[in-house]
Formats: sequence, structure tokens, C-alpha cells
Amino acid sequence: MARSSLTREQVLDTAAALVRRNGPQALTMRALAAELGTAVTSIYWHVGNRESLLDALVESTVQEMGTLRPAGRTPAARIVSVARGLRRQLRARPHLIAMVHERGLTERMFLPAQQALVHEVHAAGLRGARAAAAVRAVQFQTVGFLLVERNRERSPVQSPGEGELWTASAADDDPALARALARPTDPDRLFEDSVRALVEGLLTGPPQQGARRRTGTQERETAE
Amino acid sequence: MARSSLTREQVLDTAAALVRRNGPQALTMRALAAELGTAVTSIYWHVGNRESLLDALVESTVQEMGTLRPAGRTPAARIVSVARGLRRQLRARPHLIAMVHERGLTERMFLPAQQALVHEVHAAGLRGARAAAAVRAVQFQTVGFLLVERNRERSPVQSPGEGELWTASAADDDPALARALARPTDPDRLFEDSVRALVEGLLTGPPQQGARRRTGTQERETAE
DNA sequence: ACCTGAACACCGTTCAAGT
DNA sequence: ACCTGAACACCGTTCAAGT
Repeated sequence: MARSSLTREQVLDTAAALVRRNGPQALTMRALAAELGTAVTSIYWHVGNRESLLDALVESTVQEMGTLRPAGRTPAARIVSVARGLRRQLRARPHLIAMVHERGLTERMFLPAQQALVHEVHAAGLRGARAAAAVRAVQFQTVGFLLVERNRERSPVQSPGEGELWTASAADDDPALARALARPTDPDRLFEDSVRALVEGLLTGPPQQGARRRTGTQERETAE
Repeated sequence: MARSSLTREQVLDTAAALVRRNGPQALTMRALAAELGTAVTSIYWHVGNRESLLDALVESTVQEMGTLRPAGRTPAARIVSVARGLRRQLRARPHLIAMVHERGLTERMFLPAQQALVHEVHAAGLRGARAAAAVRAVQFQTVGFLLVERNRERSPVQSPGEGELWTASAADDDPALARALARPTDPDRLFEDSVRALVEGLLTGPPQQGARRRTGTQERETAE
């Protein structure tokens, strides 16, 4: 609109708007130029190329996300609340997840939450390498869940009907399990339960210290 | 090579080879045609279009993966071994993960392992909806981890140096934690620990049943 | 310093035409 | 039933040329 002179910010803003409206694949240099009312090549002067345009876009969107304030009475509850908050923020920007992932910035996406997690894990009594491992575990779990979940939303029906493959097998004696697996997943609940279980496992620590990893041979799984 | 007459299988095979060699983005219809020694348009007759070519590719590769044999003494150990085996199989086909994900078939990718998981979760004493939730939790955790991990491998250096952002903050009083977070993640260990912690949390069940979800207000997290 | 159009080397896909 | 080349409508990017 304002044709005075094109700024880098203008490019980024309308690019972001274009992505938010029609998804990342709709962000072509030509479409962006049309939206801006300039020649395609002008964009290159301000932004370099499409690659770095997306980089900048992701970076600024991640920074918009703000910090998370943990809530809950126990450290475990507060850790779960951070994960939940991150998930909510990312789900509010559905295209961002895919873009961040494609750009290889998945880790970057989690940084706002990491500080909060470090604090809570520390409050829960974990120290040093163990605390760091716990933070990373929650980090990977949360982001991974989001990726899987988004993937699932994109293609609602899987090739062989969800329950078909296994109904003939081990679950015969547990019809309730069979029915539960045949039902579509409730992602909110699954996320809640998974994170809670993981955090619980992380905070209570490894079980029966001496028994694990005793015999390496038995631990090995095989695949044909 | 054998130019007698093009088969659908030939197309799929050389397409798979091309992806394995140079990655999914190298699979263009023109490159494939060149490799096959045919006209580009012949491919369309056998396979429809690029979209369904990728579908078929992913589907057959997933089926090649074979089934997983759990190993270990306790049900928990066997569940972990299934997750570990799946991760190993998928990591042996690095391009597949991205392709499956892009195709929205992430769920499909996990089916070979699902039967084994159902069996083990059942053996651990879980029943019905609770057992199904546990299976799904491990499923999401494993696949999610792989997605994050692969993403990390693709872009080894993150924009702000990994530790930079938080060193100024909460971890001041725990230099060991700070150092651990600054070090690059050991994915094998992290995976092992995460799955083990999750499984432990799932099998021991929700803690202090009465206390959770009592007051909804306090559970809410906020973000600016 | 900033913007432009023309041109290049790619895509996936369609379609009428061959055998 | 199977294969073909020409053509279409797209891409991202470069570059010499303008002001």
C-alpha cells in the first residue's frame, strides 16, 4: 500500500501474513511481490533469498511467543504446565511448527521454555547432569509430540484403518483395550498423561539401580 | 537398463534408490525418467503423479521394516527395547523419516511395533483404556523423538549458541547443570533415559490420585 | 542505495498423438 | 495397453540496466 520505499520489515510482515493466511507453501517470491506491489527482484535486495527470508520469519515469530510462567503447586505440576503452555502457544500458530521444523530450528523454538524448566527441575531437587537430562527429555517429548500431532491432523485417515492391523493379534483377551485403540486418540489427554508420566519417571529417578544394564546380551532386541 | 517394458515396480525401485542416494528432494520426475531411460510422461501412466509415487514408496519401505522382537527381563525393559528397535530401524533409513512425516504417515510407520507394545503393556498388568493410552504414549514419544533428533542432525548449529540464552539465568547456582546444558546432547542416552522414565511413569500409574486436578485455577499457566 | 524487466534453468502435469 | 514430445503454468535466482 504505502509505496514510499520498501523496507525489510515490510517484506517480513506481509510474508508472515501470507503464511498465516495460506500456509508456508503459498509463500512464493512472486506472490509476495504481488502482495507488496513491487517487482520480484526487489525482495532479493532486502532479504537475500527465500531461504533467509524464512529464517528471519521463523526467528521473529519465535521471539513473539513470549515467556512461560509456570503454575501449579508441586514442581512436577509446574513442569507439566510449562509443557502445556508451550504446546498451546505453538498450536495457536499451526504453520509455524512445520516451518520451524523444516528450517531445522526446532530446538530454537523451545528456548523460551527452557529457562522455566531449568528452574523447576532445580526446585524438584535435581542437580547437574541429571537435571540437564530431565530438561532435555521434557523438551524433546513436548516438541516431538507437537510434530506427531500436527502430522496426524494433516492426514486424518491413515491407510489401513487405525485398528485393523492389530485386532487379530494380542489384544483378543482384552476387548476394552481393542476398543480403546480403535477409537481416535484424544490428543489433549494423551499429551497431559504422557508428560505427567515422563516427569514422574524423571523425578523419582531410575528404579532398582543395580539390576539395570547388568547383562548386555539380554537387553538386545532383534529384528528380522 | 532392461528396456523391454516399464513396470510399476521398476519405477518404484529406481525411485527408492534415487531417494536413498540423494535424498527426497532429488526425486524429480525428470531425474527419475532419465534414470529409467524413458520419457517423463511414461511414469505418469504407471504411478499417477508424484504424490502417489511417494505414497507407494513410503508404504513399501515401511513394510520392509519387519517386525520387532522385544527383549529383556521385565515388561518395562521389553517395552523400552521395542522403542529402541524401532528407532534403530528408522535411523537406518534416514530419508524415510522425513518422507513419511511429509506424507502424513507417521502413524503408519509405527504399526509394526504397536502389536509388540500391546502385548508387553498387557503383560505389565495394564488393561483397557489405560493400556491403550500407555501404548500411544510410547508411540508418540518414540516417533516424536526421532523427528526432533533428525531435525537436529540436519542443522547442527543453532542460531544462538545453545547455552547462551539461559546461562545468565536460573542455573547460576548450579554450574554443573549449566555445563551439562551447554554440552551437545547425546541422543542415544537421552532417548534411553526418556523412554525408560516415561515407561516407569506409565506403569507405576498416576500419583496421589485425589490431589490432582482438584483446583482448576491453579493448574492454568499463563503467557504474556 | 534501491528498484526494474528480461532471461535462465528448473519444476509437475496435461494432452493429443503415436504404436 | 503403453509410450512419446510439445506445451503450459508455475518455480527461485541472476544480472545488466536503470534512477
